[in-house]
Amino acid sequence: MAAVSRTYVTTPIYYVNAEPHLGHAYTTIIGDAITRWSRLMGNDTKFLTGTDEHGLKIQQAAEAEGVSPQAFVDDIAPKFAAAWDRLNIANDDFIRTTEPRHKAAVAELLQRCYDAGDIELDTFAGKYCVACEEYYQDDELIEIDGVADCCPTHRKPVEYFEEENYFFRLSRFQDRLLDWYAQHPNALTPEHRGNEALGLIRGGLRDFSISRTSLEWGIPLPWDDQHVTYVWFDALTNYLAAVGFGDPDQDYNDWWPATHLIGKDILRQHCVYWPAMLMSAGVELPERWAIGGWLLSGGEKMSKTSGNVVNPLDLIDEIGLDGFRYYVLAETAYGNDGDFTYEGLVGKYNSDLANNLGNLAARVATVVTKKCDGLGTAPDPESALADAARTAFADSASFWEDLQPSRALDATWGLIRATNGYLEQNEPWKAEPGAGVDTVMGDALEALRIVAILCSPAVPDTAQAVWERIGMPGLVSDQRLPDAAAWGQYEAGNEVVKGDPLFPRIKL
RNA sequence: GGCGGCGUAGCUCAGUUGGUCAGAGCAUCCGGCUCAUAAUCGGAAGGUCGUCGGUUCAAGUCCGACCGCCGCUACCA
Repeated sequence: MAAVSRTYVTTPIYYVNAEPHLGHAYTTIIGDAITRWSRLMGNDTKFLTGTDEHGLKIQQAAEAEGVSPQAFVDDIAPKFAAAWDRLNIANDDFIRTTEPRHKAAVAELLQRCYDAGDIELDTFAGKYCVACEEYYQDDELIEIDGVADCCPTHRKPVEYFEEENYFFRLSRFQDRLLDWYAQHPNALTPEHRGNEALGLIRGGLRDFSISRTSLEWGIPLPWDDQHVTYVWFDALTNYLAAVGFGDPDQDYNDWWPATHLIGKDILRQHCVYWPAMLMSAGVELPERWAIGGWLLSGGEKMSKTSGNVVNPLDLIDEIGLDGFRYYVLAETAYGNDGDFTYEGLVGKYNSDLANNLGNLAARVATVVTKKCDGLGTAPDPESALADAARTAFADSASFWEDLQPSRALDATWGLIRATNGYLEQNEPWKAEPGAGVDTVMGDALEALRIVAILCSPAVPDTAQAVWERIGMPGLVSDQRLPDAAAWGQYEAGNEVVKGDPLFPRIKL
């Protein structure tokens, strides 16, 4: 094992039948912040996101617009990439399921499972809603205006389909999955979500079909080109494809296994289907699954019909990129549902960013300007703040490691609060310039230096701005923890500038 | 129906294996300060930890019942 550890983090790939929305942004920002922290800790880190581009809905949407499916997805996929760009997402790769590398990986995984005897031909019959791309049980269907067997979602009659499908024999994996999870008790986080996954497995597993003959827009099975692979063998495999699975010239184990960030809605597929597929194929299982909740809007799930859809890019215009990122990361305990409200966004922004971080930077710069000739001064190695800094780093690190950004940031903000209190105690603005003031301000500058590092995964632009205003050279993102968080590194003589408020207060 | 989760100060939530566990942040009130973005600092107030029982010397913390929310229930990010 190398001294440096490798971290490979993935988001779900997003289905391109809609443009990026807040839910996509939520998961992606969390992944970004987690991987930024990992890089700060000196790990080799790869962060992957991408788009899911196959399936009947895409095929139909393309037909409706009179374009080829490829042209359709080529139009939408870049919108996701562009959105992540705007959100300052530092993904190392962006995978599309229509790429050759992905198709190769899917073929490889399918073939392995087929060779293992876990994929078999069978007949599937049922009532099928084309819009949902899904079969329904009789008791799930509803009657509308006297018309029986209507899809409960789309409120249109379903069709009776019967087709030959290949099935993945998921039912064979129940014990193996339970054993594996028993041996890897920390693989599923947070715990209560993990329990749901285990409950699903204990409840019994049914084989699921993995192919369609009726579908054209997808990846053909390597041993039977009459069939196109369907949904999960296609989508999930992206995580392997992006690290070279299926490419003889690459070793996917250079990065594999992954930490998967997922939403609670796709827990079954990721925590039950996916590990079983990997077991069958002889691929190591993921290292970890982090299961997030929904980011609701005004207490309800976002939907077009509710009119409560929030466009993340609009919010950036109003409250700034880092204001938005901070809110998403700090307001909600990961794993639980969060509730997005404009009032909450502004409240968090004003209290944490404007009043605490922004104002601290401003008051420090002003006092340094007035009392220290605008040049930074050295901290006291034995400063009372040193302890707060140690605690802030240790707690932040622990919470980032636990994939709890909201708590990590609260721990970081503890140092900001401590610094404000420290200034209040010492009142350097009342004292004559001299050694006493210099030391107090050196302590505050040192605290700001550490805060800039610790908050950089969440608010990278702001962190860099603070870094520069206190006269630190280079990029804050090039700092490496834990060394960079050790107290006493701020050097006297740096030019300190005040600048405009980092976060102007916003009136509700 | 089945499985799972939740219910702790006005709000968002912390509270490992039961014994300073009744907490933090925000909001509110009072006071201080004026370097700072009417920011900041200190203090106060605020909860019978959903309800009712039980186990125990001791229970938000374990057990049972109940009430109220919510998720999943099979192949839709």
